Amino acid sequence: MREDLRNNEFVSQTGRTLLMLRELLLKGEFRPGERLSELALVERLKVSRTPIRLAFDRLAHEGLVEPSPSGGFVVREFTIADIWDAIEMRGVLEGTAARLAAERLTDTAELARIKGFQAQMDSLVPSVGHNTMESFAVYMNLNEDFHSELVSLAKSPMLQRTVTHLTALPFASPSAMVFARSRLPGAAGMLTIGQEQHHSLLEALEKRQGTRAEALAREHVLLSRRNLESVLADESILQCVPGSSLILRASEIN
Amino acid sequence: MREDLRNNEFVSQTGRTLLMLRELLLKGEFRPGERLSELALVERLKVSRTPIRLAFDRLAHEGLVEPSPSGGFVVREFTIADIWDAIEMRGVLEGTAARLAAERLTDTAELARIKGFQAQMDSLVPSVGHNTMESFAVYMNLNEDFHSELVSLAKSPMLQRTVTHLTALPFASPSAMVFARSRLPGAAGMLTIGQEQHHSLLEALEKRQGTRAEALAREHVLLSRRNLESVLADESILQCVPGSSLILRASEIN
DNA sequence: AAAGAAAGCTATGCATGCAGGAATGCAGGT
DNA sequence: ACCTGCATTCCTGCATGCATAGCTTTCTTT
Repeated sequence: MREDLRNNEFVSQTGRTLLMLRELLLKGEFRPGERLSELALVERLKVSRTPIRLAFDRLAHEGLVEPSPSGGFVVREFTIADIWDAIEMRGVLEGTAARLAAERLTDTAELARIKGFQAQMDSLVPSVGHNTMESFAVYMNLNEDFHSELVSLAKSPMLQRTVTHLTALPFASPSAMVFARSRLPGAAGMLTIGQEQHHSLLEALEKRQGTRAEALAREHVLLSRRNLESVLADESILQCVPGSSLILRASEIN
Repeated sequence: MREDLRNNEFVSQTGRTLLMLRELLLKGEFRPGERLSELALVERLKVSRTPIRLAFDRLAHEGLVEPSPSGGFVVREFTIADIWDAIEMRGVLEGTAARLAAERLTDTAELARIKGFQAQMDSLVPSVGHNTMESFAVYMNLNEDFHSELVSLAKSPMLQRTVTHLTALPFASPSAMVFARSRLPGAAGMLTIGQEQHHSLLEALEKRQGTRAEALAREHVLLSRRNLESVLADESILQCVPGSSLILRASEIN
């Protein structure tokens, strides 16, 4: 559950507008650098300018759009380097989360939830190759839950805030690359490796091995890096990562 | 220079409102948990409700206020634990910044700026005990510049974003505790230690010793922790840290 | 023909009107 | 005397009007 949904933001005009705009941006309805016209969105989204303005402001904080010097907002443009950067940051933050979670664990019963997510993923991995779509979506959600719970276990509100802020960028999310990679051969193997790392991480947490947990979490994000490398090698697959239309591909640099 | 001033936000109504509201909040004009009335601020700040609403939204992202379930915004309340947490996070992030800065340094000439800040601080430290106020303010600004430049040297936009986001909380800033501590005995010694650590850090950067640089930066924030401990021991001094009125003191916990 | 200037237009930023809802206060009942 | 229910009042969220600033287009001048 995203932080944005903390209140009943899905009923308010502003909340719905925010969700709709995010979806449009990630679907690639707008070109990077394009100026977002409020009036055009008024008739498209059937809401007044005020909630649109509010939603723009929040999207700017999320980093999907940025204020234009001449007023208004333009669609943000990302580079491959930005994605690498975001993944590296996620490694640092999740590593810290893992270390803190291990250090601050008072009762191993606190690991029940995260172990539950892991168990469900374990039972899902064998079949994930067959009925691709449905079970894969379930797997990705569980993966998100697993990583989210890891951060919660760190018991650090600031870290929580920071991670939420970082993963607001679509391709910085833990399973952003997993999906795209699933279209490539060897995906099943990657999943197996990921599960193995999850298990090691859980063991480290249970034994309160903070340093090992941090190292394992850092190593775990390298899977995302390898996935990114694979995805970059086949540009047709890049279209599968959310918000891909906002990414300035290397071939387009001048 | 704060990220918030990226545009001409200090001329626009919203920008001025944001600055004024932040100042009021940090000065302790509102009680934690208090509901912020838009109408009351309209006559107080002489601006319409629209920019006030916008400013509220940004303050909510900064973390100084939070949306109320029943609508509107309330002043956020912080605990001592939150400050410890923020300082610990800053340690992790600045440590990462130091490591990346060392690893990604291509030319030692890039260190000119940060060395300049350090040189100015060095020349200031001896006199900082005498003409307390003026030179101390200058010192704090230089300290902020030093830490900001360190983050820039990491060449990681995401890290930059993350640190900016974290240090939006007033007491999470590098020199938040330095000022309060300056009222206590032994302040000069702390400054000397800090400068020594800065020098070691610069040496590590110059020699591209990433791991050492990370360790030094992490050790450096422990100065903030020690300052916080000292400040907490003398509650009358706590009033000197910015935003202190938003901090739920331990004695007030039921 | 090209460049610059002026005029018109469009979109943003801000102010304010309006309606729905929450909080408060008062009154009545137990 | 306290609790509860109702009414009133205030406030928020949203829509929209208005003025200013920027952009475009066209006309004029060199």
